[in-house]
Amino acid sequence: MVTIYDIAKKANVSPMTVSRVINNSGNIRLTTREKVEKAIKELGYVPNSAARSLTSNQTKTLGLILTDISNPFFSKIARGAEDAAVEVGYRVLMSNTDEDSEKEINYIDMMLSARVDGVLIAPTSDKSLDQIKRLRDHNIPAVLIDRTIEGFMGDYVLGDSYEGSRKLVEHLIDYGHRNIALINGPSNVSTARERQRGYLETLKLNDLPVHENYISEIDFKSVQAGNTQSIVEQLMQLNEKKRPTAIFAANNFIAISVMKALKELGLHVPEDISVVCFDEVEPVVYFDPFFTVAAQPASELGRIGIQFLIERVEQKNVDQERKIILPPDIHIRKSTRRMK
Amino acid sequence: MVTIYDIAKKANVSPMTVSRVINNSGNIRLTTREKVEKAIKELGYVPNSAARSLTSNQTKTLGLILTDISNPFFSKIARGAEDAAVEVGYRVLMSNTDEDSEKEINYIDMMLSARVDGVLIAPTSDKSLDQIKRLRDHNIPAVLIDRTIEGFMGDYVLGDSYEGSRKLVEHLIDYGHRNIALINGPSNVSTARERQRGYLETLKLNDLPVHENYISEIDFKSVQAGNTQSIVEQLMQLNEKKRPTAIFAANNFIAISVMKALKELGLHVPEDISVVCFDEVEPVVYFDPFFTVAAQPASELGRIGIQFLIERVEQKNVDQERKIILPPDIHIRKSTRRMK
DNA sequence: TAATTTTATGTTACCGGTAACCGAAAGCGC
DNA sequence: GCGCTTTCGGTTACCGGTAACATAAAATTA
Repeated sequence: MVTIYDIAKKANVSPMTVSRVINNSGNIRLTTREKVEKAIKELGYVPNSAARSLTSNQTKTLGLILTDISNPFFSKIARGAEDAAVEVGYRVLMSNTDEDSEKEINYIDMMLSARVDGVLIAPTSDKSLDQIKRLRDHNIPAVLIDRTIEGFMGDYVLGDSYEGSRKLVEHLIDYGHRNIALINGPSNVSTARERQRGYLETLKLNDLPVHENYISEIDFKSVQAGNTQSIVEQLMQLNEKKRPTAIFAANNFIAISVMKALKELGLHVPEDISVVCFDEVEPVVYFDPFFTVAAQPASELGRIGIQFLIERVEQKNVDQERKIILPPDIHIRKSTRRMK
Repeated sequence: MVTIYDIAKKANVSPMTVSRVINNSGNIRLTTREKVEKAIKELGYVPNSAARSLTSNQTKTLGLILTDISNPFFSKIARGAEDAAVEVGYRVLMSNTDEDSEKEINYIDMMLSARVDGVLIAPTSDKSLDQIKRLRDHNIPAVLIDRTIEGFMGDYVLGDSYEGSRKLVEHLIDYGHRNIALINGPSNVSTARERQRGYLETLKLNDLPVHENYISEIDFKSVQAGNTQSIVEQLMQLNEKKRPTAIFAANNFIAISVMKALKELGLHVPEDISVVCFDEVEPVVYFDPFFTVAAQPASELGRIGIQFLIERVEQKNVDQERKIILPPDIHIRKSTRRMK
């Protein structure tokens, strides 16, 4: 591998001069610079980041810890994040926790040994706080994305789960629905809690009773989750007065498994029952917008998250904690219908 | 930041002993090992990969160069790749070229300076060969994924575009279609060429004429591509005898923009026209399988690609070039119908 | 018990850069 | 022509590990 020493020898200067040319630091005579640049080109030299980071104490690398990039919501976050990072000269290491705190721990280890300059993370649960503290102990700033965790002090970038939830339920009520079930994600994830809060408060504000068995909890991610089937069946078996006329699915994946379950029961959406959810259902939305959703600006979340992170890394605006909460866009489409 | 020197001091041994404990190399007395491990735990030491890679000449990091992880096909590849890499102790740096060779060059530079041990790449076009050569010059193995490029010598992992294409067209012909249009990706991408070859040969084998204006080329990625509209309009303006009764879209994104274009023309699928495409249209397929597609095992492609790459990195099986071509699954669904 | 081998640990140098310091050459004022 | 300031470039040491070699202590053998 070509090093600055090879360049130095070829250009007949000291390695330090080569370093100076590369980093545009210090005073270098034009003729010397040209000699060195010629040698660099001829030998195809590329600086060794590892060596550089050893003295500079920064790697120009950021860690991205998400639950699953094959989930369109997260892949958009990842894309926005990567774009923002590259624009200002950072690399991105990616990882997928699958909502599993064991995996999360391992990835944090990986990020630590890679000496990333910062981490953008969608924590698996409140227990993640310990892991983030571990980063802190090593002076690695972390910015939370999509989810908060109790006790975390620092920046975060979120979609407004509460507000989106309120508007979705408001819309259903507006359409004449009174029996609205919520199929939520796990309550140890903040977005699930917020969506439930929005759901409950909106019902209350509209003087609608809350039925205990209207609320259930499943995994946020498994599209083919078997338990959705039984949850939906139970809801549909309630007597006519109590049977929900609308289901609020806490995210797009849950919505899809709900659709599947309803289909198996021979029910049609929206004729027999309305369905709303969080997050866009891509890419069908482009030619056949079907779901009434609260669409979150995922790519924007990723972009802002990285911007915040880099500001922390580079010690700008260290004075305050910033909490950006981006409102979702409510798109009323064909999965909801007005009650007669 | 805690180093082995801090550990050494605390445990009252030499740094080398600490290194040996960490790497399980050499002979260490049990009591010494325990002393050192205690110190490591107490100080929360994590090895510095950069320093390590400086002597070992490997970073345990792989580069993943794809066109766009927010495209479900590539995000699945990325997921499969990341999983396979982590399983054997490698990290993954990700990047998105957007089919842009400029960006590709920059990312190759990034990978070079990061001294990744290997690169898994979906090249933007045949011109990418120069970039891959640049990696070679630095002794960094590259494995191609999804696409081949002319003149490349090495491993690659592909979906069988030719075979998938043949089967899709075969299916359309079987359903009685005679006028089949192809809306292809750019011909400087191998998958587009292969899909066109499959299309042409299948027509020929069935003694169907090829109309020049049945074949058009657009971008592989922009869902909202304006030019799809005009292409579809032109096809639909052909006189009744020549007007295509089926469109073969070269990938899922093109299919979606075709659907949109057809919709704007007031045409229904499959009543007025049939549509087939490459790649699954996720995640709707789980509750409402609509498109007749040639589904590629994306995650599997990523996984195998990384396996091949790591074997190259670790110098196993260096003797031969391996070319894995995974067959797509043809799913006949509702976007195609039998001609009367 | 002395010689020899094995085990356990330390010392030194190096990986590829860069910060900090230093000195020669060139420019400048008088 | 002499002293002073800039400009330009070199030397040295260090970042945090590890390979290679060296050596002390313990175990084995003669």
